[in-house]
Amino acid sequence: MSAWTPPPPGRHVYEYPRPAVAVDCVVLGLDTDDLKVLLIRRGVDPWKGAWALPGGFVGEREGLEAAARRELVEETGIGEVFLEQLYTFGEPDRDPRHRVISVAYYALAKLSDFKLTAGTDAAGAGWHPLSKLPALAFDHATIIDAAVARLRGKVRYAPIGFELLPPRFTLTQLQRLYEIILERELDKRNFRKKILSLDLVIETDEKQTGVRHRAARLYRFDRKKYDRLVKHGFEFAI
Amino acid sequence: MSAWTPPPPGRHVYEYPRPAVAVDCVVLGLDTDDLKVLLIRRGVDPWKGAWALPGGFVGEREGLEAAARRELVEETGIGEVFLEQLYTFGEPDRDPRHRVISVAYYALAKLSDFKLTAGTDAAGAGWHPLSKLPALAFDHATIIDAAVARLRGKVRYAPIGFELLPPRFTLTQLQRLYEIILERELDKRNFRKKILSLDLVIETDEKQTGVRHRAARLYRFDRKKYDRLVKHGFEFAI
DNA sequence: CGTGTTCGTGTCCATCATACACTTATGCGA
DNA sequence: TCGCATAAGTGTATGATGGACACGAACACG
Repeated sequence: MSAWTPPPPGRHVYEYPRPAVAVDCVVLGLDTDDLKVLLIRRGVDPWKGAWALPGGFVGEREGLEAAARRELVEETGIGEVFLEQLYTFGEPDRDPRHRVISVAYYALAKLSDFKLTAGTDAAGAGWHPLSKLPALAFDHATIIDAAVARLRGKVRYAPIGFELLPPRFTLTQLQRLYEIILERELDKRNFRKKILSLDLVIETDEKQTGVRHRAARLYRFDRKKYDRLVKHGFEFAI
Repeated sequence: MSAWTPPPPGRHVYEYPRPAVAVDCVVLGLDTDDLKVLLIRRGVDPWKGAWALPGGFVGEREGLEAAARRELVEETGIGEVFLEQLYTFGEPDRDPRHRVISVAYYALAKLSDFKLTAGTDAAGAGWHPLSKLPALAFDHATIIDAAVARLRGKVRYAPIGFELLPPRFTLTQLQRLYEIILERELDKRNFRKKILSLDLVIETDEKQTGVRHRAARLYRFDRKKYDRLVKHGFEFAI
């Protein structure tokens, strides 16, 4: 720890053993009526061929969140998403070969922006409904559970749900989103009353097109107002 | 972990560079009318002589929480406390000499159980009020801020506050605790109504002694009931 | 122009949150 | 022992919020 000298080229030598440090990303996306998670097929051992979370090792001089974003782009093409640290998993035996500590992140992505068809895309990335996940590598099932639990908890007092919707959305879409995340039905009139009273969505003068019923009005999220309120310690609950 | 001996220098060679992984603990305790945090004086460089959070490097085959508990006992004598993972700090430059990723934990301890007098105890551990912290090593001030924010958020929907009180407490002590954590005054009657309606505290038939005013009834936290409710997905709010 | 489908809207009631003040119990000292 | 100082313990009234509930309006399509 104290007297550090540069290692010989291509080798890194330490006085004490060090675990490897990785990041893993749970990317959640909203489909018509369920939440999906983005998985990739592992191309290398261990767990070669199994489905796993996108992720990888942290670079020598790279921040943790930076590493998570880099891996997301490299493995799935997804950039510019809401990303937040979730939990760090470090049980000694979570990787069968050597000690790996994984800092997990969770991300919320608009499915529409990233239409991967399962199995066809880059190295086999695909969206999988949470209700029927395939067998997963390592402890990745646990990590997904933790991410969903966090989302469910957080969505009730912070408007992060908007990250899962397109920039313009109908109130019915927003309600559906909450119903899917919270796993219960909500009353339409009460929901609209509540959401509009929070004053965080702005009515646009656009409407849905191409639907064979009365077109719904489109709204957008007022992020500036939200940021201002948060800065002043304001609290919500949905 | 117990019979661990340092390997000969230079034994640990890796193909890729690896950051060191540490744990740091923010131990919060309740004093008469403020929250305090437990700090130790660093005996080694970097930041030798500065105040810092108790913590240290994770053992080769040691879980993260296990490492946090071990360091707490070693550096402060505190065992058997509420301990929960907080956040992982990994900016490349948070340690001036080499890359260290730190998994932060926060703990809640009853001050009465651990009466350290500042500066006298093992290697100089001491309780410091949050309102006037000394200069701290590394990014430890940031870590403390995160822990306090987490406590403030969590105390509103989970009864973790009880961890800061002795096994038998008066409702006024409990109210004071909430006032200190939430930084606002609460109405006595409303607070009691609320707490008693949650049905998580049990009236004992003991009373305060040695006070020069009407003795208050002592209560205890019903942990069994709480655990049962949590298991069934019950929710609180205080 | 009729039919199918979703949009958009208001009221009533129960529950909960908040504001607010006096009597009771105890220890201590005069 | 009596009074004083101090904190304990208790109820009600009012406003705010949450939840149940049903129907006419708009639009596409055949």
